[in-house]
Amino acid sequence: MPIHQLPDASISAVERETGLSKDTLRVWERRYGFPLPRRDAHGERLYPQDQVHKLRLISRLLDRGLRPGQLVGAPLETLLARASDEGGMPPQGARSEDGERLDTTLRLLAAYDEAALRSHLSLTLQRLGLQRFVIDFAAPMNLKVGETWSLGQLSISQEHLYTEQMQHQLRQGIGAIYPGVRGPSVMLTTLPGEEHQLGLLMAQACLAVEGIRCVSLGVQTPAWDISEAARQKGIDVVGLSFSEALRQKAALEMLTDLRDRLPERIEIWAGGALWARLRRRLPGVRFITRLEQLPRVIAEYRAEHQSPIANAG
Amino acid sequence: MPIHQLPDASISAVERETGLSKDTLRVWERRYGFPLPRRDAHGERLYPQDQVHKLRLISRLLDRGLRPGQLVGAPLETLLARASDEGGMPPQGARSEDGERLDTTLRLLAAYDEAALRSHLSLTLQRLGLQRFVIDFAAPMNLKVGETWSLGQLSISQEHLYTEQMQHQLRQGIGAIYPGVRGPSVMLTTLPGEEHQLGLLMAQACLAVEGIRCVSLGVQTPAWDISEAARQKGIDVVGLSFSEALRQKAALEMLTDLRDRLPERIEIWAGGALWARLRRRLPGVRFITRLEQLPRVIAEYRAEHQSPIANAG
DNA sequence: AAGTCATTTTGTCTAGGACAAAAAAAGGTT
DNA sequence: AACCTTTTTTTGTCCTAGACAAAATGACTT
Repeated sequence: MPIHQLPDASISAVERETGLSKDTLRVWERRYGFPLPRRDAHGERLYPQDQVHKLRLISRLLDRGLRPGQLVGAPLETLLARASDEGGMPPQGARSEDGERLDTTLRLLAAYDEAALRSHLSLTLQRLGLQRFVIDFAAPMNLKVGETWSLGQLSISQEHLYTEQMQHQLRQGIGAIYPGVRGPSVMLTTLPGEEHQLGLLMAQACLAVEGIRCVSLGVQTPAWDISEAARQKGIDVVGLSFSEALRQKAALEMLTDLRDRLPERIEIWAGGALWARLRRRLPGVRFITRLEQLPRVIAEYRAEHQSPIANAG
Repeated sequence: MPIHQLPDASISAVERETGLSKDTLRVWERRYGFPLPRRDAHGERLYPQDQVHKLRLISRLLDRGLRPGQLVGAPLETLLARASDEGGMPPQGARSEDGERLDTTLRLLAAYDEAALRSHLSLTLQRLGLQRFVIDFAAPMNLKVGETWSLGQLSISQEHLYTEQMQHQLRQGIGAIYPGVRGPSVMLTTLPGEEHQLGLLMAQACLAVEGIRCVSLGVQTPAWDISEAARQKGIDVVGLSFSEALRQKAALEMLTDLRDRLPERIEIWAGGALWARLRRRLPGVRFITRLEQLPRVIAEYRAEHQSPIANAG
């Protein structure tokens, strides 16, 4: 696997790529002696790619609850050991049908075999149906691709290829469903900083199979705009998707902020694996850590809000 | 319209809500005397909501190309005047059928009428066919939406809604075409910094109707990854889409860089309105300023490269 | 019109110091 | 051993004020 010959990155580039703020990067350098970037002609930091890579690794470990003190100073081997510690969930011994599908996808991806990949995804979708395609295939597949990528065994372009193809299939699947008229009326988007479209599409698919045709605003809509749009459109539920790209703390702040802006009658459903380890609860926000839970949540909502037919906007 | 009783915001909250960086907020305060937040017990900035509101307004005006020097110091009335200033471009006199379609779309968008919008786009696609849908409808529509947005007459969420719906239609249209096997084999993506997906999809659609099923990598693929992928996959042409979001100079630099990395036999097609005013030529790069030119370019390529059937990967 | 050069404007970077919020450790009670 | 309270350590964010390059503007020339 060839090594990228990317140029050294500025501090703002590193902030973008790792999610660690400029202040944090500078204070780590002062306290722990890492990262220790070289400087350009004007004394500004330039981070070599290997340091950026290590920072990305550290950032991932932080999300798992480890603390900087033991990570930032440590040599790379220690980090990798920790990474595989909890991370490497051993592959199931029994080669289930599901597992094989994942492996096939990964193999086609590694070979850049776009035509076969498209066909494989399309056939899988037809065989499983949209709901099972999303829950049993797309969700674990995303995890696997992310994992493989972070191990450096998949290039950026391969990851892009995957996202693109999966997106295509999901949209095909969603588009094929005849619009339902059942409530609640849901508006779907992500908050600023969250760029991942796949999570959004997967949620949209799961809603679609429940007869809910939701309004999707795509990614990165500011809280103010979400609240304005939700009011004007007479929305019942604002659905937000979170990947692990966002830090939990930042995400919680934005959520609280949005909650304050929206009238009480509008619910917020916050989805994504990011919330799996969350203890604190937020009044008026429902956390959905797995897509499987969505049907139950919808059923509960419908039970609480008697009217069987929702306003169609 | 109820007024939010939100508490005064910290500097990081303001950064999130306005998109203006902490550094910018501090330096404006130093230079222009605005914003001038109160301080809490520890000397940290607390921005009252009216200042945040004004900042949001300023931020929007900046996106239209106005400059901070005249905005940040100015009183609220001046800002509001500027906001409505350019606002009213007189509507075209002649009402063509095409023009009406654009207006209808805009009207549905303004009303957040998602269901009607979806239906309108779908019907237009069926009526025009994919190629004319892209060239005669989607392209001018994009321009119009961008224009209307920059006049402040469309919110971010409405613009997102448009992008999302249009994307959906285009993908439906592309997916409905049976895969062709004619050359050249094209890989499609954008360079880092270019986030716009619609241009990419429009190009993909135009290629699809010529019997070319291309490999799309989605947006923001680094030059190194593009070149690696193109080689491994045995691609004939790398297609790149550029909106006006990127600076021409930066774009040219990245293009030159990519040209150097790719073997000569692989062509680069650079598409987008960004190149309309370009004088300089780049050897080995073909600039396509309008999608209408694409069929001709393809025909030329096929004529030059005799073999009528391309390698299908 | 279009290119070149000087000038102003504007955003981002730098340096350490400071401090609160969060987490961990220590101590005390049932 | 389990649980609450207090102290200590860790850690991220905020502060000031100076510096400077990239971008935009204006002046001048071809």
